Amino acid sequence: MINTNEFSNILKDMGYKLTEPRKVVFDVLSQSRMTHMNASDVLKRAKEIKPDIGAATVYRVLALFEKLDLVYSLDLDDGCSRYELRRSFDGHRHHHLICESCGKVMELKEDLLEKLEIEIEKTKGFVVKDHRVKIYGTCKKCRKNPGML
Amino acid sequence: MINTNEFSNILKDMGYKLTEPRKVVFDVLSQSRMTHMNASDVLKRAKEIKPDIGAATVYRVLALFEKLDLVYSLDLDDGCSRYELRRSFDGHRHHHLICESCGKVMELKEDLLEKLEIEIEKTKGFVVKDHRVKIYGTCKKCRKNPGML
DNA sequence: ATTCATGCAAATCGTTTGCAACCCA
DNA sequence: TGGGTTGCAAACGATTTGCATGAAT
Repeated sequence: MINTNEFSNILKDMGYKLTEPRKVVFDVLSQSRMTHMNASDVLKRAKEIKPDIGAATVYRVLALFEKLDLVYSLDLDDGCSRYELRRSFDGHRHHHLICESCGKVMELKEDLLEKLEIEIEKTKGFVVKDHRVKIYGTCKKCRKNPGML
Repeated sequence: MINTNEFSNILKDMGYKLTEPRKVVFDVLSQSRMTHMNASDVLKRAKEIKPDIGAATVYRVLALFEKLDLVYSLDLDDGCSRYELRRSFDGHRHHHLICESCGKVMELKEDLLEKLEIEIEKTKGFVVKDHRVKIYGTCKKCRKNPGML
């Protein structure tokens, strides 16, 4: 996982300033045990550290982090984007198992579609750069306690 | 592909009324050559047939169709939902190739993840009900004309 | 006749933008 | 110093909701 030093170097190298709000948002993302936070989750935590931080700033910082590949965004069909710090820069994205009963999101490490990508390039002339996979179903816990919801 | 008769039967069977706006939206979805229409595309076409139809109605009808599995929704990361009539009721969804250069969306028929689903159930106890795959890259045409955009 | 569905307008929600003040390099 | 950044508030666009009217069964 990326650390504070690497983070500030990346910002500087790309010509961006290392500002208070950027540091705070980075800390929130890297230190929070909550995963897949949305902008307002991040804002709430950020305000605990820097009470005068504005919502617009959080959106702008998250967009910048995404552009710099520090973060990537995730759509869980709940009307807002969610954000995740990238673990590494090897270009391999992980995917998500989403429980339709309790809403829990689990991560799936496998690199799923390599063979398929080659096939697509051959047959369709479409060069694959990235893929996102969401898998919906029922998690182990909800299978055992169907009455929970 | 589902036809008008089947459509009205499904509505009735589920206890919903066969209304003008529902017929119009169904016709728009099934007759338009535009695929992956968003709500305002649908509204525009629907108004050509029934000029007094309201936006809220279109949203309500699309949500109903989705609930009835007549339609499913698609997120192309452009800030609105897009809708597609289901081709069949076999539960198999198709997936999408999205060109990052020209925005074109192509469909991919393959049923991608069957083996993986079995693996997930075994190792994680997570019962898979559905999956959505989006593949990003560059289409054949844009590869040949890199200057287009 | 009764219930469900509609159209309209206002409300909401997430996100973006304009702009003057501010702060890092 | 000076331009990138910020905070605030207003603007925005997609979607939802309240409600009185209207239509399907």
